Amino acid sequence: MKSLQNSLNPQLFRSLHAAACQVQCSSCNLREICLPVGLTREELERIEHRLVASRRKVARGETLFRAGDRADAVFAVRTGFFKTFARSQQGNEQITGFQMAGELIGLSGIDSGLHEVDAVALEDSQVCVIPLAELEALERELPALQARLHRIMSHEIAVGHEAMLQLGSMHAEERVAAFLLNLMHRLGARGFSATSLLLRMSRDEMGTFLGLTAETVSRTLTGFQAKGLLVVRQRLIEVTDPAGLQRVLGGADAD
Amino acid sequence: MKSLQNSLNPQLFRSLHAAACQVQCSSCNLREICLPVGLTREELERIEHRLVASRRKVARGETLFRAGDRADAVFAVRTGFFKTFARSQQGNEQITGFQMAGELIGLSGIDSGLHEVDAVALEDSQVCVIPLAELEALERELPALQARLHRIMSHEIAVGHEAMLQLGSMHAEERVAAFLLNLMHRLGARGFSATSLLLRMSRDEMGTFLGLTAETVSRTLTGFQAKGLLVVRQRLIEVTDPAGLQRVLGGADAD
DNA sequence: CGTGAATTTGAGCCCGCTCAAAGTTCGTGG
DNA sequence: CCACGAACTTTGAGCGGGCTCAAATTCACG
Repeated sequence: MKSLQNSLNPQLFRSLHAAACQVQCSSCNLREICLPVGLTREELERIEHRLVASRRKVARGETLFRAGDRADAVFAVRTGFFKTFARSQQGNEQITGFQMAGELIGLSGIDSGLHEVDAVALEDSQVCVIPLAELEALERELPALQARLHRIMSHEIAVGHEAMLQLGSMHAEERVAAFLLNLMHRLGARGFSATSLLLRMSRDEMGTFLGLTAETVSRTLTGFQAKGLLVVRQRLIEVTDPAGLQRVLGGADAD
Repeated sequence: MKSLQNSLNPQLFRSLHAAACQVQCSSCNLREICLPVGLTREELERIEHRLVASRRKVARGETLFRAGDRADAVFAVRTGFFKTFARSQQGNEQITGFQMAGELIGLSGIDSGLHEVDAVALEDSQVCVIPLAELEALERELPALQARLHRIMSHEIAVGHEAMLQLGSMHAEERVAAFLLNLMHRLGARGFSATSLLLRMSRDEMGTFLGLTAETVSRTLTGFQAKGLLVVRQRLIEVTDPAGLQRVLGGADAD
């Protein structure tokens, strides 16, 4: 599948794939989380097949787009898990976010028309392709969609501020705790267990996001385990004391 | 003026003030930088007095809005300089950005309807008040305005990513250099000298933005001066070797 | 000109990084 | 099915950049 996708003319592949995939927001189980939140069923059906041009599969480790690519569409994660990252001049990577089902990827590229980050799948994934031209046209027809997109972009800005708060003013333990709590919250909102985290990213990727090294992340997790806050088994983390994790953020340095 | 503004009924104050101020984007000298970029003169005149409800003066040190305040408007800086900052649970402040003429403040509050940050003027300033309800209505009438707002919000997201890159993967010297270069770029785009920076923020505020202490910022600036990259005289910084500053980012550790 | 805040400078320390090695998991091919 | 190897994770030891604490100095403002 991967080789097929890469070898085919992208245009051709997209139409083939779209036909096979039954692109319909109204019957998608993510419609309570994803872009169409707030739209009535009538509104949704009215724009059916127009909001989402097609779907695309992205295998684990594969790149959805690269910094510098033309940004004429954004992507909604349908299944799977992504990371986006920027690169500094000397080649340092900074992961700017992890995206899970229902979240949009590529919004930062709208300004310049070119993507500002790389987006890579951390597990086999599927995304909905949302062409920007079509999206803007539909926004004008549906104020609810317009409001929704504004909120999504505003939220993305606020998420960035939160990341700055973590990176700029928190210690390693606080950063890791905030990160885990954030994941728990987002997974919980999607109906998954909020205490059993199957991490999709490596320690190194966690570290690259949090401004720490993989070793520090590992040590911090081990430390949390020693405190009885959670149990680590590789990439599976069972949070046994969510309130305790929250207390790490509160500034408590107790046991 | 400050006491007048605070004591009066806000509604009354706003209308009095609006009348006095000649609120007109079409004759504003920031129209090439600010929200209306890309609008034709006809479009601009058509929405005159609707995009900007009023203006508001904010004295140095005064708060434009606080985190938790209702966010029913965003603000365009007309004159002056602002900082926005978030607070962590234990009260740490993290400055999330500095805003100068033509830049919008308050976009992160659109999602929740409540402002996520505090906005404080660092010098006597004036802002244009842009009610969100009116803005969204106008967007539907003017695709150019819609596109412009999308680009502004997208840009804000990208700026956040850049800040994450600085905070997460740069050393003190690189952060300060990147910060100065960013200021130079923005001032240059506004027709100011791009090499003579009159900093509006304290060393502590710079540090709070960059995830450093005021002492480290001071030492770093002194170090740059010793290398001949710039001359520091309090808050006035004359950049004598912009390329050298750029080289600090490039990873060169030479003189 | 006096007062208080901001900045600079110094000295010492600590958290997280670097380097290194052992242990674990997982994919791959024999 | 098992053996091997590569990648990831954990753990340890030592170092260093930036923080903390403190004092001197300069500047802004009344």
